Amino acid sequence: MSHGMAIGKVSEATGVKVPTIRYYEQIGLLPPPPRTEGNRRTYDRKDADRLTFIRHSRELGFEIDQIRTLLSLQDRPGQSCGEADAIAKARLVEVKEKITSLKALEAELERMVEGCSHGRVESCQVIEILADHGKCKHHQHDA
Amino acid sequence: MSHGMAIGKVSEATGVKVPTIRYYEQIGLLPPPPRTEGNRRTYDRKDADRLTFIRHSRELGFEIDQIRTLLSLQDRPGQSCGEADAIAKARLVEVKEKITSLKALEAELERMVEGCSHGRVESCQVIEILADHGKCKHHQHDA
DNA sequence: GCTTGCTCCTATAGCCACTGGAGGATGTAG
DNA sequence: CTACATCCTCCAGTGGCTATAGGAGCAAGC
Repeated sequence: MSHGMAIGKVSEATGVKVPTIRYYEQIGLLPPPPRTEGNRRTYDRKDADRLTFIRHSRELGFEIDQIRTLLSLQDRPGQSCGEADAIAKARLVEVKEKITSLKALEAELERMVEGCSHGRVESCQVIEILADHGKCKHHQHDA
Repeated sequence: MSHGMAIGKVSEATGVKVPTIRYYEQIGLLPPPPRTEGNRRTYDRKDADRLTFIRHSRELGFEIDQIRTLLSLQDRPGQSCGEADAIAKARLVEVKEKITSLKALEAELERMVEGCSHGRVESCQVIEILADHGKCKHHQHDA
C-alpha cells in the first residue's frame, strides 16, 4: 500500500472525471477501492490502467457492456481473443456506416447552404428542403 | 373540418411515431390539435407538413431547439433567411468535424483488427491498444 | 345489442452515459 | 486555528425519445 492515489489524482492521471469514476464504480465497471480512515477512496496503478483502458474504449465508441467484456478478457490473458476481435470488428462496421451516412448528410447540407440566396425565407433553400422531403436526394441518412 | 386525421394516420403519413408526436406536443414543438368528442387528437395537412419538416430536420441532426428556430422562421416568410443559413452552416461544420474524427477512429479500429493475430489475449492488438493509449496514433478522436 | 379487437387516452418510468448540485466531512498549508 | 481544497453521499437533470400500465372509445361482425 505504498502509492495510493486520491480520486482527484487518478482523475488527473487518466483524464476521467471524478464523478465519472464514482459512476463507474457504482455500475460495477471499476472495483470499489479500499478507503482511508477518513473514508476516502485510494487507487493504485492497476486502477489507473483500468481507467485508461475504459477511457480509450469510450473514445473509440464502445458501449459500457462491451467494455465490460473487453475488460474481463484482459483479465484472462490465456484466452482466445476472438471475442475482442469480434467486438472491434462490429464497431468498425458501425463506424463505416456512420461515415457513409454522415457523408450523405454533408452533401445535403451543402446543397442547402449553397442554394441559399441570402434573401427572404420565402425562397430559402434551407427551409424549402427541410419542408419538402421530396427535394431531398438521400432518403437513407439517419444520424 | 373535413380532413381531420387521427394520430395513427398522421404518424403513418409522416413517419413520426405516435408517442413521439405526443412528445413533440408536450414540449411545444407541435401545437395542440383540436380534439374529437371522444377526446382524440385530430390533425390536418398543416400539422402533417410540420411533422415532416421536423422529421427531416432531425434526420439531418438538428437539435430540437434549432428546429424550433427553423420552424418559427418558416412561419414568417418575409424575413431574411440569414439565421436559417447560419444554423445549417453550423451543422455542416459539425458534420464535417464528425466525419474527420470518425475517420481517425476507423483507422485505429482497422489497425487493431488487422493487428489481431487471432491468438491469445496475451498478444492481442485489440486489447493492447486499448490498454496503452500511447500506442494510439490519434489522440484527438472523441465520438 | 354485444362482443372482439384495434386504436386511442393519460401518467409515469426507463433508456444511455454521464454531469451537476446540495450539504456536510476531512485533509492540508500557512 | 483558520481558510480552503478536496472528498463524501444522495439525488436530480440532460436529450430525445420509448415503453408500460391501466383505462376509454370506436368500427365491424354476429
